[in-house]
Amino acid sequence: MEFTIQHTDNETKARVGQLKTDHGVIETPIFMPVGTLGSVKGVHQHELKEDIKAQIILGNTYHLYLRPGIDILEKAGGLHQFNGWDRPILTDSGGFQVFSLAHRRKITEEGVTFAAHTDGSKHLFTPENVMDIQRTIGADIIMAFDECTPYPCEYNYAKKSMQLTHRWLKRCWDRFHQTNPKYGYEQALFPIVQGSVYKDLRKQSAEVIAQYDSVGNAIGGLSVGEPHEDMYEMTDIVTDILPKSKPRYLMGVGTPANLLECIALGIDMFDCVLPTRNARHGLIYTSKGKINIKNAKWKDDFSPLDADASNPTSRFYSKAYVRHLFQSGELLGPQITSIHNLAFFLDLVRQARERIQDGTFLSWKNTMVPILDQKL
RNA sequence: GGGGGUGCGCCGGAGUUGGAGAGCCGGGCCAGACUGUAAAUCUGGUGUCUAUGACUGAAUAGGUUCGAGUCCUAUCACCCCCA
Repeated sequence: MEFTIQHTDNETKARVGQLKTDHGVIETPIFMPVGTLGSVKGVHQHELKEDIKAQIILGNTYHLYLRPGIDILEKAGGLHQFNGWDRPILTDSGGFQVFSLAHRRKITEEGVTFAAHTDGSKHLFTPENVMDIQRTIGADIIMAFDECTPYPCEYNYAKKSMQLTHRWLKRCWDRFHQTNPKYGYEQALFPIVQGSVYKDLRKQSAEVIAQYDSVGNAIGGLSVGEPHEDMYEMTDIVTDILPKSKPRYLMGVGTPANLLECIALGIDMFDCVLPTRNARHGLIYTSKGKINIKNAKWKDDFSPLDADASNPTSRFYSKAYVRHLFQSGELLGPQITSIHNLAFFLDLVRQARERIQDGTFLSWKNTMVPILDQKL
């Protein structure tokens, strides 16, 4: 797997690059739709390709391990075969679930014991078996098993947790290199920077992660409720330390404005549930701002969801119609808005790539951010 | 024509043995939230007003009572039975 930087912005830390995988090329900066259970909720694979133009999607180790189970995924020949997505896939390790399902888990040096949310059964995740599981799922990019600290987080806990994540990373790395891909294509392991909102911890963690000979690196533990300024500050510190020649993946981010700000800070890859979850809840992002399509004000607005969108779905259906679908509980409503939001996010990063290449990124970003944040 | 029953919120339901209703549950409606997805979810609001407080309100009009959504009379509407 190879990452090449094609263009670097003069005014910001933004770059345009390409990550070549055995399932195709990923043009960065990129947004990766989240498909936790092997499905981007409400969206067909062909829609992801043709309408949304997704280049890579996510899966989740914790969820896929519980359902359908790794035995099924192995029989299927890996997740690509199972869900019919033949472009790159990235799996999260379950580190986030360790944090979000905190009331059911126990963290030890060895790993994490937890009760499955599905049936209460007890399981143990270790750095080693999480590598094995991700070998079996077969994503192109797999993530180190980390602990994602909550916000707020005491300094001492953040430090201990970060150190544990570092020790786990070493074990992940060793296991990963002692094992081979199962399905004949290359996999890459991305380490994860932690350290909560503490500058010295983020710096330390980034320095540890930078020492690994990985294809790419990730920044975790952000977008967990901290102020945007903290998120930007931590990202800024970390991207100064992580190797410039490797893609940086900011996990779990974010809003359209977050994406542009973090691209400016040198981030190349993003994933977030926001476009799909908010789509199901009636919030759509447009080139003119956010819209709650359920609001009564749209009931007789027959203009398209977003006339400026590059995808036909957003231009075809009217606000009034989609509001009606939501009012009526019709499944087509969330399907349309999910396509729309994902396509909007992919459009946004594509425009960012173009702006970086033609040298107008910073001014464009500064114009766009307030527009993207406003509510229509 | 005679007899019986039921009437309060936008709708449905519950409840009120004469004792503090702007007031229970559900729906609808109106908003808000959502950031490596236990989320097609969750939260709030939904009589009026000059609004941290007031006012009006149990089909309508009277009456009994210290006190009426509850009891009485008349009227109206709807439902059931008889002719």
